[in-house]
Amino acid sequence: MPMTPISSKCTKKEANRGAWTAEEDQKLAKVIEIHGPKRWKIIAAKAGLNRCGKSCRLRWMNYLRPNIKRGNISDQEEDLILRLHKLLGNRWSLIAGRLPGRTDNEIKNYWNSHLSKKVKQNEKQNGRSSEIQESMPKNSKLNEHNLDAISRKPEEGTSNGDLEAKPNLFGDALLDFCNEEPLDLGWMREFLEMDESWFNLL
DNA sequence: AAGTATACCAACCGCGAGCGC
DNA sequence: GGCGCTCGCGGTTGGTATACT
Repeated sequence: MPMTPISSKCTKKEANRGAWTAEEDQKLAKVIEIHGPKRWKIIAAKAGLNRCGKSCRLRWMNYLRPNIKRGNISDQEEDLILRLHKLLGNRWSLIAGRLPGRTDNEIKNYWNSHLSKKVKQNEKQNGRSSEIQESMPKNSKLNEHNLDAISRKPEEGTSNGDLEAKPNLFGDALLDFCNEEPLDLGWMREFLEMDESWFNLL
């Protein structure tokens, strides 16, 4: 009998769907412990879960990964999300990359259920656009290069000389601002005041 | 107490990029 | 260069909890 080609998509036939059980979580975590969090298709098969690799990856990334913070997004984190969203738009993974322990899915959900309303309300009040990138001055210091710099995750290139090789306008202090305890956004104001017209849009 | 509306969030879907063959 | 596979991302859906009437 010929082998059925393995589809990269999760089909309704092949995969269990819906909420994950504690037992499934346990099995998945066990397999990842052995094989590492890659080759999700293989992991899904090895775990003996009737789930597609994609689903396993999502579960791991959003719930089972170590050091995940859940719920209780602080005012500081919220402020940071708002500012980063103005800067980066709906690039949730990049925003999440600046918030240790938070996942893109959580931030996206938080934005859609809480912050988008707040932003709309604020815009109604002061008539500002949230599209900071559109309204940024063309000669703004915050150009694509700098966007790339802020996009870098904290664990990327922080000690490998990459940042030194390609110095960015923000510098490590900026890239690591979300690790500050307590979080102090004063530096951000200070930095952004370098281009006051741009900062005023925030 | 029951029915309905709304909020929240976990999970799914489709797409595109990157990679190896 | 073309193809298939894998992975990651952002948008969307659907189930559940809570609030409201």
